[in-house]
Amino acid sequence: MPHNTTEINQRLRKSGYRVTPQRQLILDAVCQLGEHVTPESVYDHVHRTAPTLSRATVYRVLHFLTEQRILTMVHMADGRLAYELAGPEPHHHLVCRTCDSLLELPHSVLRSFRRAMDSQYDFEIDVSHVSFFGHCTDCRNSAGA
Amino acid sequence: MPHNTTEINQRLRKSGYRVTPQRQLILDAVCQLGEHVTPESVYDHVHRTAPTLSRATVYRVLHFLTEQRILTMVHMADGRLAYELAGPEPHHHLVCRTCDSLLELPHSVLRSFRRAMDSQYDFEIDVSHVSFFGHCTDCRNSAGA
DNA sequence: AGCCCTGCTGCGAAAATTCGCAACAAATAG
DNA sequence: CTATTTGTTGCGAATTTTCGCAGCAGGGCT
Repeated sequence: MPHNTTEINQRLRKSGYRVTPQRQLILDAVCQLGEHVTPESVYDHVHRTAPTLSRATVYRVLHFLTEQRILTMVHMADGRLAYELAGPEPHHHLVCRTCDSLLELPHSVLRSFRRAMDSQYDFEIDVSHVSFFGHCTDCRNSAGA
Repeated sequence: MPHNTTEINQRLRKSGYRVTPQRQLILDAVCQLGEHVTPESVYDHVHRTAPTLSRATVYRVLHFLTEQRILTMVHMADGRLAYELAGPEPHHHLVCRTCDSLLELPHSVLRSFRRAMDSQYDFEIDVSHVSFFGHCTDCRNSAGA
């Protein structure tokens, strides 16, 4: 599951950036921690092996890796941000405002919608990740009761 | 432009909540400040006439009014949250990740997409507001250069 | 009127996030 | 090989956002 990060490293270097131990550690942490990892969880994870690595660096590197399209931002229901590895085939989320659950959505469901936005508004929707907020089956049912 | 808030007040009272001076002031501030108002701008605005009103209350009231579907959360490109009045006819945003500009989208463009999500995933996407992130015409063009 | 009950707020502390700056380290030029 | 440049980090402070708790206040009840 932990993708080979050497490919990513090369990509970064080719763009003129450096692959520092800190960035390596943080990227590894995100790979290991999985689906939607918070800055705090990354910090906790990384801090064990690198106690001097600061929180500020965690935030900066997460932001940086997102700009480089290696990670994607995930909006949680409470407005906080999480991150995850940007796979080659992007996927999207349905976020339940009531129970905070995440439902994964294949990229295909967005394809036609993206095309429409592109032609009608000349706006290219970010392929990497989109979050929709709403209410899942369970919460709709229990709300009705 | 500042919608008559008495209707909103009645709605709140009917649900068993109170319309306090603080809530009134904050709601008025959002109405006046317009499109995508930040907690800080609300605080600044309100603080002039009510110096004792605390920041915590601003955050709590904005959150509260969002739960009551009187306001909607707007995700900005940097991940921060803003708020705006939830009109009867919702609209959505295309947020440019490069220049932070907001483009408004009529609700109609989402209708069929919502229906599809509903039938395929039994997930009801929040009608009030959706943000899409991506890149606008101008930034696409200048990036190509 | 007086008494509960509960909702709301203010306060101050905590937690989360960002910022500025000085020091460091890697890449590059001379 | 040294000097310069530029990217990156750590630190601590500032800013933003949340939290817990004690106290106030409005609405319902008698």
